This record gives sequence, structure tokens and C-alpha cells, in this order.
Amino acid sequence: MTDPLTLDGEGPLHLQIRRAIAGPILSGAWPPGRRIPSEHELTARLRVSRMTVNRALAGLAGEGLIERRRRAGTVVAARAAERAVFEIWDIGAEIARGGGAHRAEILRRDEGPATAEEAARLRCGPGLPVLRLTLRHLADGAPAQLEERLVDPAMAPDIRDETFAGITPGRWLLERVPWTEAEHRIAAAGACALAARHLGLPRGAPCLVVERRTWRGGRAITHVRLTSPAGAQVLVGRFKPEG
Amino acid sequence: MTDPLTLDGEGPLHLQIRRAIAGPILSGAWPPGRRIPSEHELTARLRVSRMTVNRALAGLAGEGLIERRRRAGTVVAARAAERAVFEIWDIGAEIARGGGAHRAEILRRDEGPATAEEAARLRCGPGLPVLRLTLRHLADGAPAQLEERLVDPAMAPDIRDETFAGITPGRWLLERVPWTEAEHRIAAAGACALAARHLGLPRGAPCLVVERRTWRGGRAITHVRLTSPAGAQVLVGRFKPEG
DNA sequence: GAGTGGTCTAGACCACTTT
DNA sequence: AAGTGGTCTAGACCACTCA
Repeated sequence: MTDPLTLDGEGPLHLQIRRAIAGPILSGAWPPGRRIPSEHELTARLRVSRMTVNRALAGLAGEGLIERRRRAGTVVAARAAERAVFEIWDIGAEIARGGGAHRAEILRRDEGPATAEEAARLRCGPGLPVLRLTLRHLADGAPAQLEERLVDPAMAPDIRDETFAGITPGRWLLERVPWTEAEHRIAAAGACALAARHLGLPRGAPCLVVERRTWRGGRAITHVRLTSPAGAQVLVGRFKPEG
Repeated sequence: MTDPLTLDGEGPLHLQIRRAIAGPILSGAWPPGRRIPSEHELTARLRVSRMTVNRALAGLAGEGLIERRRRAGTVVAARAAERAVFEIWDIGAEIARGGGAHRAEILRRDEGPATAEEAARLRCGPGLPVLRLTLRHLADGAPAQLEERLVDPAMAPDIRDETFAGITPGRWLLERVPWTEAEHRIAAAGACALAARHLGLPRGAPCLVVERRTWRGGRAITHVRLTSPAGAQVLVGRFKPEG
């Protein structure tokens, strides 16, 4: 069980270690339950002090990516990828967790210069090429969510070759395009014409609308608007102040 | 500028220090901008090593409660109380931030044994005495939110003497009753009869519904359901993965 | 008993920012 | 120049839990 585990040399050591371990977890390369080298071993392999290793691992544990137990060691947490990204609402995983069957249909897919409205949504300059994706997600055959997404193809070049047959665009981006910042807006709204048509609702029917933008280094990656019928989706969070 | 700053002796030192500083910030005793003693001074006053102080302060900074700058020192963050409790949605502060005038009317206030439905909402045993509070919040005179709250009066004894004239029940509880755990549910829903009547909406009009439960040491403190017309309230969050 | 994480210390050097 | 936080080290002791 020899892992590469190389540091990238950028920034403080404890953050380098953190990234080196968070990367394989978030990409799914290290599945839940997988054992992570002990602090002692990391200390030896990375040639750093144990305090520095501990700081990195304690941070990851605080984020919920890993679970630590004395003597038993440190393992990748169950549902680590989802937990780390409470915000990265993956409709497919959400439906699967509830025991349902998820299916998605691509309603629209094209590319072209951003209109003024699209530029505002993506927080980029107008005229920049953008990829437009509209999908309908179904849970057990019933419409569960409308996804309207814009992607800057320069930030995700391989996306042109992807058919999204077995993976949602959200998860695809999450796994392949590292992000440094994310913003969310959660609101209720009446169903717009598009949502009403594709979700089989009357216009103005209550819907939950989640918008998310992600950036890497100040440049926008994607903007998505997720519209779900009232009751179909609930966001739940549990918090403890410290620990 | 002599602060008491006493440790409670419970648990790890760095968490004791964290609590000792988070307390006055969350309660509002230390306003935004207020200077926090330097690491060097805390080291001397609390008789602990600088690493331990640093760990406590770094944690608070990560939570957004304080802001740290070299040479300039550490100060209470702007909107620290709100930021620490993204989840603690204070409608009064929210409206004030948007420049509006907030007013609240108490529609109902009584006390009695919990019905089965109320016991389920509060996650307590039926028959336990509960305080019921229903309020209507107005922004610039227009109905902005309906608040339906249950409180276990045993967890907040002084609440019987409070008129909530200049303070919302949410903020009152936040400032006086320490909590250890919170849960949130965010969903869209059509306006129920009560919400429709008090918010001036047609029944079934799209609304954002936030439910929150808080506990201290496994015992429920309060459950609240906040209903706002679509568009009146938006939850926004910004995230950075680390640091 | 041994391996693991949890915590704490004392000291060091550096980077940054204000004076 | 001086004060502040940011980081890192080397070592120590303890608590827990598995074998």
C-alpha cells in the first residue's frame, strides 16, 4: 500500500499535507473506510514534525473528511465526498441515498458567446464562450429537478468530450475541476415557464431554487440553477459550534 | 481594559480558551472591531504556551468570529455574531442590514402541556409544558416573515418575564441560552392557511420555510418554523475549502 | 502491551505592517 | 524598529483501544 503522497511545495506545509490527502478523497480515489497512514508514518515519509501532520489531519477531521480513533487509526469518512461539500448538492447521490433510481435527460447542450444575462450569471465578460447545459433529473421516473448550467469551457477543457451518460455535470466538475471558492443562494420561487414545463407543474407552483457559483483563483468555473418542486428536496444541516 | 477571561477547567485547554473568547463575542458583550489581547498577552495571563493560544485563535478565525492581521492584532470580526451562526437567521438583523425598518407583532403567546404534534416538533415528551409564540415580522410595514416557535421554558426560565418589545425571541434565546447543537431544514412550500392569512398571500403561494431546532446537552431548547414569501428572503453562503 | 491519536510545552525563525 | 501573527520543530505525557 504505497501511495505517492507528494507535496506541491506551495504555501504552508500543513496546507500542502492537507491538500495531498484531501485530493484523493474528494476525487474518489480513496474510498470511504480506506486507511490513512498514521501520523508517525507521515512524519517519517514527509520529513515533517508530528505537530504539523497533526494540524493537517485535525483540520480534515474537523471538515468531516476523515474519522480518527485512537489505536484504530484514521480512515476516510463515510460519505466523505458529500459531507465535505454540503454545498455541492449532488442530486444523483441525494436520490440514491433515499433509495430511489436516478436518471437524467439532457434537454439542451450548446456553446456560444455569452449573452449579457449569461455573463452576469457567470460573473464573466460578455461574449466569452460558454457551454450551456440544461438537464432534467428524475427520481423513480418522476421529474425531481431542473438543472440550468453555464460552464466556462476554458476552465474545463475535457468537458466537450463528456456525454454525461453515467454522471451528472455537477459531480463531473467536482471530481475534475478543483475550485477555491463557492457561493450559494437558496430561495423559494414560483415555477418559471421552463421549470413548469419540464417538471410538470403549474406555472407559479412553489419551488426550491438553489444557485451555485464556483471559482478557481478568481475566475468563474460554473453557475448552476437547480429548481425542485416544493417537498421534493429539503436541505438539512446539523451543526456543533466547536469540535 | 481588563477582561475577566477565566477558563472553566472543562476539557482541553485550547477549547477552554476558545469558549472564553467566543462567549463574549456571541453574546454581544464584545462588539465588532473590539481588540482581543495578543497571543503574547494571553500566554502570560492564562499561563499557557503560545501554540495553545494560537490554536484557539486560529480556530475562531477559521469560524469567522475574529479577524487577525500581523502587527495590527486581532479584533472581533464585523457581523461576527451573524456569521458564526449563518444558521441562526436573525430576521431583525437581516432586515436592518438591507436598510429596512423591522417591527414584530406577537400574534399568540401561551403556555401549556405539549400536544403530540408539538412534542414531535420539539423532540420532547408529550405533556411537557411548552411556551408557544407566534410572531409576524414586518419590513417597512410589509409582512416579511411568520415565526411559529415552541420553547421549553425549563431551558429558559427568564423567558416568562420577557415581553420581546425590542428584541426577537430568536436573538433573545441566542444571547441567553447557550446551545450545543442545532439542526436546520430548508425547504420551499406553499403558504399554509396561517401563513397566507398573516403574510397577506394566497394559499399555496410559494414560500421559503426554515425550521430550526436547538439543543443543549441532548435536551431541546426550541423549535421554530420561519415562513417567508418567495423573494423576501434569500440565504447566501460563501465557502472556501480551507483556511 | 503496544500502537494510535490528543494535547501541551518551549523555543525558534520568518513575514508582514505599523510607527 | 518593534510588535504581531504564521509556522515549524522536537520532545513529552496521557488516554484510549485493540490484540
